[in-house]
Amino acid sequence: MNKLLVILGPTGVGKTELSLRLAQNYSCDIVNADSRQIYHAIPIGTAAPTEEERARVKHHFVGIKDLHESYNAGQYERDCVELLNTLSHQHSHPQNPFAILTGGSMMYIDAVCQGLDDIPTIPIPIRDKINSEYELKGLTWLQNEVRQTDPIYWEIVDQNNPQRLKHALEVYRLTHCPYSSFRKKALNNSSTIRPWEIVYIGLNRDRESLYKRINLRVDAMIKDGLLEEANQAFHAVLGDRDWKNQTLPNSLNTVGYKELFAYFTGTYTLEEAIEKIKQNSRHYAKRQMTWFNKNKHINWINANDSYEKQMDAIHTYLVSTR
RNA sequence: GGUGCCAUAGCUAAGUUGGUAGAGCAAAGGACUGAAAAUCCUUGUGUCCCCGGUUCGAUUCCUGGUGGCACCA
Repeated sequence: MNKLLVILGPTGVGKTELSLRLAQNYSCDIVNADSRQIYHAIPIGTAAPTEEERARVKHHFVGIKDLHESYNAGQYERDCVELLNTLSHQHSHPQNPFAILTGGSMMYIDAVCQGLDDIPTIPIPIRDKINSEYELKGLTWLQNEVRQTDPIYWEIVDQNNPQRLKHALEVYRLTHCPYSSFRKKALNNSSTIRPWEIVYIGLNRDRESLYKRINLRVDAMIKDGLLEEANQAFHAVLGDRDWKNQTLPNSLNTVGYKELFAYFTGTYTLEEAIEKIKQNSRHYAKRQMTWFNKNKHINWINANDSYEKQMDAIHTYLVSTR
């Protein structure tokens, strides 16, 4: 079976350069598994691969979506699995991985590697309607709606989490079937078997040096023109409207942008915004690690080691898994 | 130099009419199947600045000290 090499790890740990070297070494493409690098026009703040890096190795799913567009884990699963099947069929060196899937979006990686249940994509009008009803009537209303339309899901859902409740209600309003009736794999804890062998490599380093890298990277982003990039992105999406009372689209509800948005509208000083970007990036890295720690198939390697040592370790894992 | 005010968790700060302390933020841990860089949950022992005094008992009152702030010279 052809091998898919998955390189995952917290934000800022050093996945990009390692993946590039691996891809060159194994002559394969890189498939992005980062939910924000999918969007174009925000490369600085998402640390997307640069022109030079993309010249070194062919990348997929980088900068393919407009900021206005919505995209989600389910669509990503379909698009990415289709691509990976194509790459796998074209591949002619069975001892090498046929592609490197790399990124930090935990759910995107799991969607591809383990599969999601088949749940319909929610049309925008339904989502907007429920959002405005929620704004008006509040959490208690939302909780009652879900309790009544889907008592099974209500028992297990995080009942204080409006996003979870809203999604259950969206599915119900669209299909007139309870959300729980779609969640077969989730309920049975089963996963989709892909026609490839998946080798998980987790890249990590001690927290102190990770956090230091994250902080320094934010400063570098600012120097590289993050403010200008963010400003242009907000203009592209919000135009000349009064920004203060606008909600951000998913593409810009992103660390590095939402904080600068608060600066542009006067909520933060620039200094505060930059501090918040660093802090939220650290929080994100921690959430990534709690998610990844649940996956017992991940082979962890140390990002403090030299690239040669990291690549040797990965090669050993690739050869030993059968 | 004088006078006044302040000194409590990493930071900001409430409080104890004397019975050894509650918050917000930060931080840490966790959950999470279509917004996932999103969203949500849990966790608060700290020489209550130091020395001494009063008291059964002081972080709380008193003397002195140290540091900070303000005003006056």
